[in-house]
Amino acid sequence: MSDTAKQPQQPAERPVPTSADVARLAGVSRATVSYVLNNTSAVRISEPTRVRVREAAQELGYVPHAAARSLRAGRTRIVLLPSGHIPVGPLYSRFLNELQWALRRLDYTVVQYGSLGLGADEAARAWAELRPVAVISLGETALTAQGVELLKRSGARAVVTLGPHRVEGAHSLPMDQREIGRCAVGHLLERGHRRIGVVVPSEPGLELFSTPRLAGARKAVAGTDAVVEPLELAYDESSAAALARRWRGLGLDAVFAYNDEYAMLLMRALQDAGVEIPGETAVVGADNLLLGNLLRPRLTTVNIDMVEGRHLAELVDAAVRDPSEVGERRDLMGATLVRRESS
Amino acid sequence: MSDTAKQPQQPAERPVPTSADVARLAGVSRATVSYVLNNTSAVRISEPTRVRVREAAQELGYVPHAAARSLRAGRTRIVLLPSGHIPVGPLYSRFLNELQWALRRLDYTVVQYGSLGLGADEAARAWAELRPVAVISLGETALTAQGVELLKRSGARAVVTLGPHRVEGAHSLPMDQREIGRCAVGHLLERGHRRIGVVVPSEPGLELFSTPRLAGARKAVAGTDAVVEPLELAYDESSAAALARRWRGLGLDAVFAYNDEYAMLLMRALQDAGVEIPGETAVVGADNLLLGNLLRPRLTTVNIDMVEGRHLAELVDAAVRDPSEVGERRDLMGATLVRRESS
DNA sequence: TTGAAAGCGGTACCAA
DNA sequence: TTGGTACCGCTTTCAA
Repeated sequence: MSDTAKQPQQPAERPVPTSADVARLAGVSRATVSYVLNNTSAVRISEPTRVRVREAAQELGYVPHAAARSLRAGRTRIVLLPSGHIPVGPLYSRFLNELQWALRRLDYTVVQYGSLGLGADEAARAWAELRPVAVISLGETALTAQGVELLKRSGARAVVTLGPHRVEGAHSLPMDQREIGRCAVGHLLERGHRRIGVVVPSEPGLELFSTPRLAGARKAVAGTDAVVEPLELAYDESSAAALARRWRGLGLDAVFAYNDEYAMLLMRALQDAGVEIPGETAVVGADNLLLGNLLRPRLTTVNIDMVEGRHLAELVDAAVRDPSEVGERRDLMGATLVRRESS
Repeated sequence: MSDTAKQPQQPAERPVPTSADVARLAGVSRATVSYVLNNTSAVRISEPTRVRVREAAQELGYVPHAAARSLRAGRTRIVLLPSGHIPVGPLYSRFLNELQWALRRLDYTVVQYGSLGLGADEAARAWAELRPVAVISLGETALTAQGVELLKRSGARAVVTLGPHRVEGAHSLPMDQREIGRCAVGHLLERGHRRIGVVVPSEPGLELFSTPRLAGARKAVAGTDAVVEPLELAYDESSAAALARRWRGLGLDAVFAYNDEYAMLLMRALQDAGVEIPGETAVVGADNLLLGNLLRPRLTTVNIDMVEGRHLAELVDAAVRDPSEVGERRDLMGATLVRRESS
């Protein structure tokens, strides 16, 4: 632990063992090593040899070099998930974990690649260098038509985007955030509300979700006599207090607050400003967080049914096996209202 | 868009362009292509040639093959971040994003590798196949001494673990969750409380955090006449209600509730059971979530000061450049109490 | 200023 | 049943 001992920590910078080292130690050829360690069925290797090879590999701590392998094979089994940007909620991370788990079971190497601070085409290029066999863009990083083209030219057999944007050339799976806005506002309409605020977070990065949710809200009121009013709100108490202060002037009788967290924030501010909920203003959130249930009144919310990660994994696998065979799919997301006390 | 057109989507499965293709198109050798695209300073290439090469690369949509490059170079610039398991909070994801951003600025390729469902040594092996130059284990996946050894033998020049466990051979950075428990319970002691409950979530995976937080709480009361009582609690309302029901029988006058979410859950259940807060029982959370401020009484909490991702990135970079030069570092995490109304 | 060629670590064909 | 060897894409001497 101390400083004086100065042990030779890297004994002569021992080189990383290769299959040639294993072969040498086992007294066989590199080919044989490969056969044994990959259980190549087209070739029969005697049991004693197998044992010798495996022991040698064990002894050396041999681990095959993924880069060399995929270089030779001409393709990788990498599925790349661009990540970053958005602080994801529990729903999303459960979905992600499921997806990764399922992909690994299908023998893919799942690699999340953080692309924070890269432009769309820069990012696509960086991804392409890894020669992923598939890319699943969860909408966090924009993907352009050129980006998709580049990835495909680099060997990606499936480029899948989730979310509202359709990207030319990619296989876009609908994951329609609009449905959430439609569901929330539809409920408010049913309950007789006519002047409906829709919270749009001012935090950057959330437009990806907030814009379609607002659009869905607009769609819900289309053809009725109700109106939708966008309300910018930052995720802090002073912003909420400011909004609450001018609330009565807005003349709204209901609000869809983007999600449960913003809803909780706004509801508290409204209550502190003397606005009665749901009597004077009804409030609806989204995400069905447990915490929303702790407020009084309990928060009405939209529950989001995310598709199972396994489904998406199978879909990607199918696309990789035969890129032409992928048809249109149903929406990956469902939305159902959970009525509680705030509406 | 329709089905009848059946365009030749993959015109004869066009092969991925290589530097040889670029060389051919530009009418130069592969060596020249490499020189130009890497701006090799040791070699002077005429401007006209440079232009021809770049145009050719552009036209073909050439992207270098990372695997081939690192195979030749004998080392990668991959920093591997094992990920998965734990649903991370906003604090943690901000830290992660910062870390990734900083590492990329130092020209590393950051790869998050999901290892859900893999054992410690399986996972280490899978990581080693990628030949990462550094591994930063955030404590999510256990790392054994053998695992570290394997990674180092595979060329990893830095294996860093964050968290309470010291792993033989790895460079363990203290990120002492105990400090949080000590801070919370220390505050409660100061306020005169003597029988202090400490919530331990029953959700699997959280032991990594809950165990040291409990240990810190225990350390805080050591040598005083106060006692600490572990309380198992699941993150749902029925579990909280059950705990609240038997609350008075426990005879506790304060509780450190693991984090703000559990604290909010428990506090609401206690209030519903008629327990007055903070009069009868004081409540302290941790994480300093905005939402805790919305409750009445406002939740007292422990604010966690996470080290900046940039710091860790620089530390890793230093370790990669010279693995022997890395000394001990101060704790990566600080904890300060934010007193509000619930204590 | 440019090109020829070796070699990184595997895999798989063909021969023995 | 095993070994020899070509080759995947790229970088980097060494020669021209």
